[in-house]
Amino acid sequence: MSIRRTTVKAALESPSPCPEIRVMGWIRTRRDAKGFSFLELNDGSCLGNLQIIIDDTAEGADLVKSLGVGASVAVTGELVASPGKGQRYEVRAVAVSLLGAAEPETYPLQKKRHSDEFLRTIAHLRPRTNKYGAMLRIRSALAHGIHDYFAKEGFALVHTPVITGSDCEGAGEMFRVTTLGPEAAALSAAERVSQDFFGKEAMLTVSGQLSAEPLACALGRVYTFGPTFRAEHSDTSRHAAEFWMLEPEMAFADLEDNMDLAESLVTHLVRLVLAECAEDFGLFAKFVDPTLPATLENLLAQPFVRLPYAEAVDILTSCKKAFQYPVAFGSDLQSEHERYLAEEHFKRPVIVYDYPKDIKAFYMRQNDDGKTVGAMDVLVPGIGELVGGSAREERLDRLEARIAELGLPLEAYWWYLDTRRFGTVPHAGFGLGFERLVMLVTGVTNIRDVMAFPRTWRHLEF
RNA sequence: UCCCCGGUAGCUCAAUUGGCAGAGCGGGUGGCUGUUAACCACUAGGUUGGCGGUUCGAGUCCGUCCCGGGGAGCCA
Repeated sequence: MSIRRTTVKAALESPSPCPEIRVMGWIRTRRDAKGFSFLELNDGSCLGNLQIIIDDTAEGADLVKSLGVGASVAVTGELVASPGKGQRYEVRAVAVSLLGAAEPETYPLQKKRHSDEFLRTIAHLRPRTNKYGAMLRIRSALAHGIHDYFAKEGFALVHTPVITGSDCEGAGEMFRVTTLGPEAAALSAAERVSQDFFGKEAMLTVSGQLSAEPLACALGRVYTFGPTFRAEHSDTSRHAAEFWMLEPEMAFADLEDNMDLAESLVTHLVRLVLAECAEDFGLFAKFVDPTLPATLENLLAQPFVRLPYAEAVDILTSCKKAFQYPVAFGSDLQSEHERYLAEEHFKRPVIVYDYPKDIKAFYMRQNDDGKTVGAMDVLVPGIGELVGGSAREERLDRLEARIAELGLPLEAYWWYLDTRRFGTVPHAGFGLGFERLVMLVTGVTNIRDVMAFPRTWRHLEF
């Protein structure tokens, strides 16, 4: 009796009409006529809706007139070529049944465009909108694309810990992980640690890199792709407290290999979205950022600029642009400087490399000039830093010296240093902020709008 | 955390130098039409973010707090 459910996507892509079909979804809009009604049904399988025509004689037709936007229904009927304009197929309903009503007076989503700010207050319902559905499908395609890419390139997927006992990941403020309750407040710090779950301080990871390195120095090429946590009080459109980061790590590789990988990966993923998410991408190109197709085509049209930090400083000091912050060798590039390079000077992605050692992490490979390290950042117009990575210092004496120089506790890095002590190899890797990638390909300018349920400074709802 | 902008109907916004708080969309009711952001008519809907102050009179001016947005720092 019951027929298997067909998705809206499958129905719209059907090679031919079908005498019997069953679809389920949410009503996007209803239009009544004398003697019959039209429903636009969406089930999230694709951006498009399936038009349902319900004659007043159909089973369940009496309830249709009471259905509002947002209600969920099951429809059985015939998939036929549509005589109307705007769609190839429609479903001529034989029977309609209500799965769940949505009271029109209180259902927050309307048939019109809502502001992103409003939709953030109803994050549990916004995936039912065209824009957020499209964003989430593109996000999913990108995640799958990442795994496909690395599988083809011979990288092993490794799962690095989310809980870390090392506070030496060195990439920002960390969240503390504890099983102790408020009653522990009376204890001394040492007592708290000894009574806590691990018997030592535990944190949420800010980077899988230190775990990925030993794995790369065993499997050759690895990558991790998972959640990352930063407890910084960053309140910007580009930062979240919990975000996803992709971190490939390659043994027997140098900085140039690293840049090659980053560029190849980013261009591959942009092509993937253009080729495989055309309908969803079209929404962003039409309603979010009309310049998006040109921006991405431009990104693909020529190789990324590769620019030593010293030359970047030269460009910035000799240009006529008045910056709020001064530019000088030895100071880090400010947002305004990065934006100038990628958005105004070169107008395409720029890989800045060989940064001064004093503004970069201890593990980056020291260059022969004694001043710089083999670091690289991929700067993208509109986004800023999309990728940050480096060649890793594989020489034990150099690495130990740098750790000591920075006053870091050498003993805490014993296992990390072992990878240099025993069979060390040149290796390199980077971190790519996944949400920033989604922003790049959708033109969405706020990180809160490329995550289903964003966690940011002072915001933990849903 | 700092700087700037904002908060008016369910949503998006208007309201002149301080002088009767409005529109579109959405909702409800009725009509019309193989419709498609449907259309037409009628209708309901407000503690102008909270508290305090100035004034004959405050959406409008002042103080303060809350919330939202943009930018900065930090970073992916």
